[in-house]
Amino acid sequence: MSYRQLTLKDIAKELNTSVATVSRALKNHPSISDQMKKKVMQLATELNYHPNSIAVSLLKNRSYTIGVIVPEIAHNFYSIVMEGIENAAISAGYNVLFCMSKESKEREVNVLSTLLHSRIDGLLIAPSKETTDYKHLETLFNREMPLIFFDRHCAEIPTSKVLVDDYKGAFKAVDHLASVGCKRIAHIAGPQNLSNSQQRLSGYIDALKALNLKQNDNYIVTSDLTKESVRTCTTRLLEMNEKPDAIFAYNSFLAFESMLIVKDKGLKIPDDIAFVGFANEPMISYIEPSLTTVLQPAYRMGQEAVKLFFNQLNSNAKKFAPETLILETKLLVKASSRRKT
Amino acid sequence: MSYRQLTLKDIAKELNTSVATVSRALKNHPSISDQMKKKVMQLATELNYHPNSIAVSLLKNRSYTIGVIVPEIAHNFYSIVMEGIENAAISAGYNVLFCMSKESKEREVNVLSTLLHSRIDGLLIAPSKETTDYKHLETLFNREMPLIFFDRHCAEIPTSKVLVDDYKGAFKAVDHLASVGCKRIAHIAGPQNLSNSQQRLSGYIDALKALNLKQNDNYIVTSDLTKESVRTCTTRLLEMNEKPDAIFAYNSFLAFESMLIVKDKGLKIPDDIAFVGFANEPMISYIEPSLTTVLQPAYRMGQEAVKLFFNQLNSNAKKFAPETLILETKLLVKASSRRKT
DNA sequence: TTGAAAGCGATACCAA
DNA sequence: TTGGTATCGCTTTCAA
Repeated sequence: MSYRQLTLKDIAKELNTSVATVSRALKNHPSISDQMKKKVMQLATELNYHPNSIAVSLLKNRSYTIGVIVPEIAHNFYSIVMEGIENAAISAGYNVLFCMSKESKEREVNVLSTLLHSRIDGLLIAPSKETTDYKHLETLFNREMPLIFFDRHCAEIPTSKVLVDDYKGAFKAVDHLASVGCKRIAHIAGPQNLSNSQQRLSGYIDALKALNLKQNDNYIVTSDLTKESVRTCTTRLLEMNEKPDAIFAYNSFLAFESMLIVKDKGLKIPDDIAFVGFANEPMISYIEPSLTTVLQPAYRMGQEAVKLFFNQLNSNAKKFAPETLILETKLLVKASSRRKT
Repeated sequence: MSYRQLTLKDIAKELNTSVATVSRALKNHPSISDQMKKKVMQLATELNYHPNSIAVSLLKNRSYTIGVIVPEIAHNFYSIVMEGIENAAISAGYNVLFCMSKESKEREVNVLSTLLHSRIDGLLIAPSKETTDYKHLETLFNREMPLIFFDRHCAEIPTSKVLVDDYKGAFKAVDHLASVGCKRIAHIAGPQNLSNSQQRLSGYIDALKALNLKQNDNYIVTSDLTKESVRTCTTRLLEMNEKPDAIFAYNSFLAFESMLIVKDKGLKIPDDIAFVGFANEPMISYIEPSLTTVLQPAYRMGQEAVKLFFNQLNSNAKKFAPETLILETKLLVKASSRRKT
C-alpha cells in the first residue's frame, strides 16, 4: 500500500503550462499574471495539492525537523516539556522527532546517530544521567549543528540552554521547611554528575547556612534514582539517633518512594517528618499527604528550547552568542509540610 | 548555522571514480570489483559518510516516517504506548512523528494535515474523545495510506487495530469486587462515543448479570473526564439512599479523583467503598490506599501497532486483510479492594 | 567492471 | 509574463 501525491507537473499538464509557472503562481510571485494565478490556485485547492516537503528539503538542504532526546518519554516532567516543544515547533512549520535515551549513555549515542541520519536541522537534548563524557555532543556542536540543552546540560559546551533555577528552588524548599519549624532537614540528593542535582544540593546547603541551621553531613544521602537506593537512603536517615524532622527530595519519584517507606515505619507526615519534592505532575495531589512541591515550568521550558533553537539556526556561526535561560520555580505548599508549629 | 554533509560525489572525486560506482560499492553490488569496494568502504568509514536520507526518500517516494496521533502526550498510558512505538519503529529503520490532539477533533484534523504534508508513510492513531465523525480518516484510508488504530478505534473503518480487551477487563474487575463481598457495585463510565467506554460498560453489566447481582441504573454514571464531572458523578453516587459499596472507574484519573472525594467525605476505602480502576502507571502504588487496577499492556500495544503498520504497508491494496488484535488485561489487586469479607 | 545520464519534485536563474 | 533548465543527492538503467 502506498499513495501517490499530486505534483506540480500534474497541475501544469492539466493547465497546459509549465511547472515553473505553477510553482511561481502558488508562491504568489509578482511576475505571474493574476489570471494565471487564479487558475492555478483554484485547481490546486480543488485537487488538494500540497508541495512535497521532501523535495523541498533536498533542494534547501534543510529537513525542517528538530531532533529531541529525552531521558524518558513516560515521565511526566519530560512529557510536558515535549508538549511545549511540539507545539512551538509545529506552529513554526517544523516537525519533531522524539527519542529517548532511557538514561543510558550508550542508547543516547545510538539514537543521536539515528537522528543525524534522518537529517535533523538541530538537536534539543536533556542528556542521560549516565552521560559524563560529552564528546558526541561536542562533535555536533563543532560541526555547527544547532544544539540546545534543556533541563540538564554540560557546562563545557558553550551553546544555548534552558534550565530551571534549581539552586533557588532548593533554597526556597529548605527555607519553607524551616519556616514551619523543621530544624533537622535532610536531603536525598540525585546523581551528582547531573548539574541539577549539584545545584539543588548547593541550594540546600546554602539555605541551611543562611538560616543558621547546622549542616549535618549524615543528613545528605545520594540516590541513583532506583527504588532500592531510595530505600537505602531513607532507611539510613530513619535509623539515625537524631532522626531528621524533614526530608527535601531531589525529585518526585524520590519523594513518593521515600514517603511510602516513612509511612510504612509508622511515622506521621508531616508531623514526624515533613516532605518537600521537586516535581511537575498532578499526582502530588493524589498521594497522602499531598506533596509540597517545587514546581518547574516544564511546558515553558519546551517552548523556550525551540525559540533558542531558531535563534541559533538563524545566526551565523561566527557571531553566534549562546544564551542561557534560567526559569524560575514556584513553591506549591501542600499537606506534606503543613505542620502545627 | 547549518552543516554540510558528505555526499557520494565527494567520495567519488576523492577516488577518481563515478558516483554510480561509489553507490554500488557501498551497497555491495556484485558487479563492483572487490578492490574498488574495499577502497570505497574504507574511505566512507574514514570520512563517516552517511547517505542523505532525504534524497533516498525523494527517489523512493517513501519518507520512512510514521505519523502518530495520541490524545495526550503527558498521559502515562499513551507515553508508554509511544515508547513501544518508538522502539519498534527505530529498530525497523523508521522514524516517528508524534502529535497530540489534546482530545480535540479540530486539533486532530489539523495535526493530521501537518503530518500528511511532511509525507508520512502511514498513520497510527488513537482518536480524540470528541471524534465521532471519521471522515478525515476515511479519506486517508481510501487513498490507501496505511492506517492503524490503537487503544481507540472507529468500527466503521475496516483497517487494522490493536485494542485491549476492555470487556473482559471490566468483567474481571466486577467479578473481583463481588468476590470480596461487594453487592452494590457502581460504575463511573467514560464518554460513550469511545468504544473502550462502551466495552467496559458492557463488561460491567454482563458481569453483574453473570453474578446474579441486580443492576441498578442509578449506579451507572457517566463522566466526560473532567474534574468537575467526576465530582458530580461521585457525589451523586454518595448521596443515594442505598450507597454503592464499590466503584469501578473507567480509568485511573476517574478513580484517583473519585477516591479523593470519597475520602474527603470521611468514608473508608475499601471498607465503606472499594475501588477498582483501569490504569497503567506507577502511581497506583503511591496513593492511599493503593489502587486495584486492570492493567493494560501499553508498551506491547505500541509495538503491535507498528507491526500492523508494516503488514499493511507491505501488502497491496487489493488483497489487504485488516487485522484486529485484542490484547489481554491483567488484574492487579491492591489495597483499595482488599476488604475483610 | 565502470560510467553517463535520467529521474524523484520543487525552486530559481536565465532566456525568450 | 512565461518556459526551459540546472540543481539538490541518490539509485538504476543502459551503454561502453
